[in-house]
Parts: sequence; C-alpha cells; structure tokens
Amino acid sequence: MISKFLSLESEKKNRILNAALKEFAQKGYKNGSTNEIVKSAEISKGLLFHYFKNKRELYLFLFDYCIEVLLDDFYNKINLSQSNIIERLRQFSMVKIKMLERYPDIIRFVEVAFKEDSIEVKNEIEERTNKLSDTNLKKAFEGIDVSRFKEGIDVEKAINIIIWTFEGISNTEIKKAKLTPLGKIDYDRIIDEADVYIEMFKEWFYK
Amino acid sequence: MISKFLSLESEKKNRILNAALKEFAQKGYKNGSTNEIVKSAEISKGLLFHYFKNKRELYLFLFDYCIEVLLDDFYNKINLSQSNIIERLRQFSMVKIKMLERYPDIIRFVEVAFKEDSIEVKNEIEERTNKLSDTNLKKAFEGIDVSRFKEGIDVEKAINIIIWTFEGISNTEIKKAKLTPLGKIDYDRIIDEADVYIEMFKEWFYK
Amino acid sequence: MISKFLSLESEKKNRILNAALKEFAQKGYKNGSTNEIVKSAEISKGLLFHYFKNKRELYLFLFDYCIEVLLDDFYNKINLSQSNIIERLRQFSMVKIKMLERYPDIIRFVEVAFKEDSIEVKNEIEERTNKLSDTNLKKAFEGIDVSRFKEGIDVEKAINIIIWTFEGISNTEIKKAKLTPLGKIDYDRIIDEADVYIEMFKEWFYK
Amino acid sequence: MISKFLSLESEKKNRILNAALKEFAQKGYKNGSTNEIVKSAEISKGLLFHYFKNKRELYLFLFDYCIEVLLDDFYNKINLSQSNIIERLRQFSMVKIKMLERYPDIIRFVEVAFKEDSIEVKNEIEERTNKLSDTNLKKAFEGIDVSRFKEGIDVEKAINIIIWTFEGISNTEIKKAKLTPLGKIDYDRIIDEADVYIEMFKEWFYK
DNA sequence: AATGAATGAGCCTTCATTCAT
DNA sequence: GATGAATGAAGGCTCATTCAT
Repeated sequence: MISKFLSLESEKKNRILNAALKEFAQKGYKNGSTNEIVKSAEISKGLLFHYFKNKRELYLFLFDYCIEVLLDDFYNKINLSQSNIIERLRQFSMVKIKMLERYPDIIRFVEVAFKEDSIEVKNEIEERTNKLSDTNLKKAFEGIDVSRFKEGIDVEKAINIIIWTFEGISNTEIKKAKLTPLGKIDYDRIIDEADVYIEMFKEWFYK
Repeated sequence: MISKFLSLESEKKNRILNAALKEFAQKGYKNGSTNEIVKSAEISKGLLFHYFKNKRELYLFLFDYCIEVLLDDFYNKINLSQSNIIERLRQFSMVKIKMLERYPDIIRFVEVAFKEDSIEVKNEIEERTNKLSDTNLKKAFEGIDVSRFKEGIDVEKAINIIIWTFEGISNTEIKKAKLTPLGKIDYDRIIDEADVYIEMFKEWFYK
Repeated sequence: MISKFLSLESEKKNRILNAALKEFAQKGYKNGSTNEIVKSAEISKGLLFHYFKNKRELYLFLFDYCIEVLLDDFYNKINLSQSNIIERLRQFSMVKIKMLERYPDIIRFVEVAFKEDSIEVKNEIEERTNKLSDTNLKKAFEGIDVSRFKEGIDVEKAINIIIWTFEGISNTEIKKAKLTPLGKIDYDRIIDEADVYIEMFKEWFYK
Repeated sequence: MISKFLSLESEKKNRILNAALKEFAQKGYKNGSTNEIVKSAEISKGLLFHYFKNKRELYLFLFDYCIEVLLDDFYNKINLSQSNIIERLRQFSMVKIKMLERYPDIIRFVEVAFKEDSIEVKNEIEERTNKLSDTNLKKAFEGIDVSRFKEGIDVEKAINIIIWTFEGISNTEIKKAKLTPLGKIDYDRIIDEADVYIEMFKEWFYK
C-alpha cells in the first residue's frame, strides 16, 4: 500500500510526511503518537493505516525516505573529482552543515532514529545503517589520492582520526547548542573550528 | 523510602536492581515497564512502589547508583600519579574496556540514559551529567604534565583529537561485536589497535 | 469531543448517560468507577475516553446536563403569572415532587453532587451552583406581589421560614420513604401535609 | 480488639483518634487513607489493624465515639427544667454553637459522616442516625410544657417549623462561611439572626 | 479513497490488609 | 504488643489498530 501513498498528490503526501517526521523526531518511535500525526496532518485515522500497515511500517518507510533524500542531495553537492582527502573531508563537513540548515526536521529525525532503542524497530534500523555505511564509505572515498600522505603514515588510521575528529567537533557543538536557550547551532564557529584541525592534519599527514 | 531499599538483603536488592537495569537499558524510560521489572525481579507490584515513589524516582535512583558504581571503580583503577597524558588516556581506555566486561548492564543502561529523550527525566539526567563532567574532567586531568608537547602544538586540540580517536576505536569495536553472533568484544584486539594510534600520537605531539 | 457524544444515537447515548448517572449517584465522584460505567453501559473502556477527556470532564458534563434537564422542565411547569408567593411556593413543591417521580436518577445524582467533597470537582460544582442560585432565585421570585403580607412582618424572614419548612417536609418524607421496603414516596401524603402548613402560613402572614 | 484499644494509654489513644478523625473528616470514608492515619499518628500499619479489624470498623467506631462525646456534653449543657419550648430550642442553638467551637474536628467528622455515600458504611451510619433521632428527640423534648401555645395551633407542626427554621439558619450561615476566605463562622451574627426568628415565633405561637 | 467510532491490552499507581518476626 | 515488608486487585487512562459505512 505504500506505493499508493507514493502516488498521492504532492500536497497531502507532504502533510503526512512532515507530520510524521516531526512527531517521531520529537518523541521517538514508541512515544510518537499516530493520533498526533493524523491530527497534525489533518487526515483521518483510517487513512494513515490504509497507506501504512502499521506504525512500524510508517516509521521504517520514513527512515528510508529520509536517507534517500539526504544521500541524493549529499552526493550532488560533493565534488567527487577532488582527490585530496582532507579537502574532501572538509567538503563533507560543509555539506553536512548546509544540509542541517536545509532539512532540519529530516536530519533531526534521522539522528534520533540512529539512537532509537525500541526493540520493535531497533534491529531494522541498525541493519539499514550498516548497509549504508558499507556502500557509502566506499563511494565517499572513491578516487581518493593517497600519494599525498607522508611515507610511513598508516593511511587508514590517519583517515579514521580525521573522521572521528570531525565527528567529535560536531557532537561537541551540538551538545553546546542544546545548553543555550534557543538551541541554535553556530555554523560559522564550527567551520572556523574545523579549519584549525584541518591545518593540523595537513601539516601532520601530508608531505 | 529509598533508604529502606538500600538496607535490603543483598540478594533481593540485586534482583530488583538488575531487573530494572535491564528493562530500562533495553527499552528506555518511557517504554520500560514497571510491570516487566516486578515480574523479572519476582516481587509484587506494590513492593516496587513501596521502595520507590514512582517510576521516575526509580529511574533516577538507578542512574545515580550506576554512576557511583562506575566512578568508584574507575578511579580505583586509574593511577593518578601518571603525568604523561597519552599514557593516562591509554589507561582510561583500558579501564573503560575492563569495566565493559565487568558491568555490561550498568554501562548499557548509562549509555542509553545519556541519550534519553523523555521529557520527564531528560532534564534531570542532563543536569546530573553536566555536574559530573565538570568535577570529573578536572579530576581526570589532575596533575597532567603538558611540557612534553612540542612547541607550537595547540595542546587543547591535540587532547581532543586523542580523546575522540579513542572513542572512535571503542565505538567501532562495539559495533563490530554487535554483528558477531555472541556479541563478545575482543579486548586484546582493541588494545593492540589502540597502541598503534598511541604511537602515532606520541610521534606527532611529543618532543 | 463532548460534541461528538451529543450527536450520538439516542439509545447508546442514554445507556452511557444512565450508567454514569447511577454510578456517580451511588458512589460519588472519587469512588465512582469508570470501569463500572463502561461495563454497565456495555461499551469499551476506550470509547468513554474518546468522548470525555477524563473522569472529571464526564462528571462535570453530567452535572451540567442534569441541571439543564431539570431547570428546563421546572420552568415549563411553573406558572410565573401566579403572583401570590405562598401559592407559588406550593407550586414549587408540587413540581419538585413530580420531578422526583420523573427523574429519580438525575435528582439523586444532583443531590449527591451538591454535597460532593472531592477536591477535584468540589470547587467547580460550587461555582456552578452559585451561578445557578443567583440567576434562578431572581427568576423564581419574579413578579411576586408582596403587598399581601400583613404590615410589620419581616417579609424576607417570612419567606425563609416558608422555604425551610417545605424543605423540611420533603426531607422528612424522603427519609421515611427510605425506611419502607420499596422506598416509594407517598406523594399524596406530602401534598396533604404541605397544605396544612400552607394554611398556617396564610393565616399568620397574610392580611 | 476495640476493647484493647480503649484501655490504651491516653496519649497514644488520642494520637490515633485524632489522626483518624482528621483524615476521614477531610477526605471521607473511601478516600481517607489508613496509610496517612498511621503516618500522622506515628504508629505502625500493623498496630492499627491489631486494634481495628479493618478500615470499616475503625470508621464506625469513630462515629460511635464522636456521637457519644457530643451527646454527653450536649445534655450536660442543656437545662432540661426549662419547659418553654422556644427557650429550649434557643438553648439548643447556643449549645450547638459552643460545641462547634469546642470540638471542631469531631463535629466536622460527624457532619461529613452523615452525608457519607460510600456503600460500605452508608447503611450502618444511616441506621445509627435513625436510632439516635428516635431516642434523642424524645429526650430533647422531655418535660416540655405545651400549654403556652395559642389554642388552635397544631403544636407538632409548629415545632417542626421552628426546628427547620433553625436548621435553615445554620446551613445558610455555614454556606456563607465557606465562601469567605478563611471559612470562619460568625457566631454572634447567627445568634442575633436566630433571635429575630424566635421573637416572630413567640408572637405567632404563644398566647 | 476516506472516515472516525470502537476496541481492549497495557500502562503506572494506590491501598487495605496480612503475616513473619 | 508492635513492626513494616509484602501482596495483588482495582483504579484512571492511552494508544495502535480494525471495520462498517
């Protein structure tokens, strides 16, 4: 029945999508209420369950949909011909940040979904996440030129350090944002911060 | 009434503690069921609420209790006279890993609690977490000798990179372990892995 | 959602109304059980709370509904052009008695509601009661001709005596009825009884 | 076991009595909590049920005890040689008021008990109340001299009117008191008010 | 396609009462 | 006498899901 949902008129489809997105992003799987979703999407209870067999299917569909939207946009914005890995990782950070601005609800939902603990969806989400990492890591580092690294550097480990560091920066900033009244993320500060680390990595790893 | 609970005979106390721990670790605050807890602790409904005013008090008590257990053990195992920061961080990683073996449920619970989103306990948990970070970061880096770093290195950022890398290693290994049938963590591999990174850091950051 | 309830098919609506009425009349607010109500109305738990947000809203709705029914009928039966106060009070007593026959459950519920002590509804009920007294006392004594009273009589106090006496008669008779096996009220006796008092009052107060 | 309770040392007995009195006066039978009673009487749960088989027995005992205290004091204060009925009724009012000041908790409890609706105790209370009325009405009007009434007056009805009027005054004043912030009853006003009615009755009924 | 009334299992919590000590 | 841990039924309420229309 999801196919029927997909061929729905755009306006109503989006109303449903957004309502569900917001509800689950805010309250997680178990706590998210289909009641609230239909209310805020202004459709009837029955209709939701006409398109989606149950809450679980809706949630999982939403996850797949979000990932698709994000990945699509992500790779459109990445210049895969840039072979310098540090520059490419910098691009990743930039694009991530731009996407946070563009799809705040989707990103919120996906973030929350990643840490979802409800047994009912947990495994399914983890499975999809793992599949994603595999394919995408490969794609993300396609065409990377490794010859710039100093000899003697364990390249794989170096890349790990870079990735983990960028993750560390994001997480730290998000945590900070949570403590401020409005929860606004200061993107410019993150970019500046990241640049300092990037310089350190270049000096350390590159010839 | 929590005091009454604390002076309970060890066996029953542990039955209750473990039942609650497992339930909340698996399903989070909102989804965790006191029904299940009493069932698996083999006590009556009434008794749980004899000791704990409500679900929220039980959850928060559990959190405090777990943190106490973990911190106690953590600082017992750390040699605070080791002033070399990389060595101290290596100690942290080792101890963390040992604790994962020793208190798997407690650690699982605390991890889940940190990301708990239920409005009913979220703020309380965040507050406690912040208090903890403040006191413990200071304690953890007490007596650290910074003079070993090369001149020109941004020490704060260097430490961040080290910390995030160790976190990255742990998370990666835990993820790997989840995918294996028994979910066993291969501690020796982690230690070896970490050692390689440590050598890199020493070379990079130290005189 | 009460509006939905109101536009329900008469038969089911009445089943719910009567079930709630009887339960609360018998056991009061706190002790009245929504479980019992749904059981005796033969509807599901969920449905009751589909129509009424919670027990409190159901109770208060019931009160408003009863008052409306009673007042409507009351003023339909009173001849407001009768300006003789004693005659009007006699009418009141007669109508009251007729209504006791017609709406025994409603009257029972309202009586119990007036003396309800549960903090959760007490104030709300009192507030509504006060509003009612204000408007209705005026309406009840509209167009009353006071010139028939002997000079020197404190009219206000005289009216009080008359009202309290009629109340005393009703209460006494109701108490008597409770002691008889079937609890039947002997309306004819009450009317005769009241007439004797009315004669006394006329002689005493009127010119 | 109640006999054991009665021979308890005065201080503890009163602690229990008062705790129960206050709890039930405030919350009624069903809502009154034995938990609260033992807590405020500072005795153990078990002890309460050692003396009283169950909550019901405690409640009913309390009722009997209160009635006994009140009646004892009442008749001590009434001058049964006063044969003028209006004067005797005036005495009743005075004594009632004095007792309200002296035993506020007991009176509150008894008032609430009279209107108690819980099926578990309702009938028992009603039965006792009826027995009381019978014996006490006789005692209250013992030695009344009826010869002062004008001829042609239906004495029984006249007395009813007087009683109901005094009840009406009290109820009205209590209602008024409830609406003022502190709920204080203005005894002097009630006395003055009653006196006016008494004068009316004397003029009307007496030779 | 679309509605929303109806269901009932499950949730957290309270409480009188019992009983081993 | 005295304790208080232990019980479990019952309470109000929520919610995903179904189904007749």
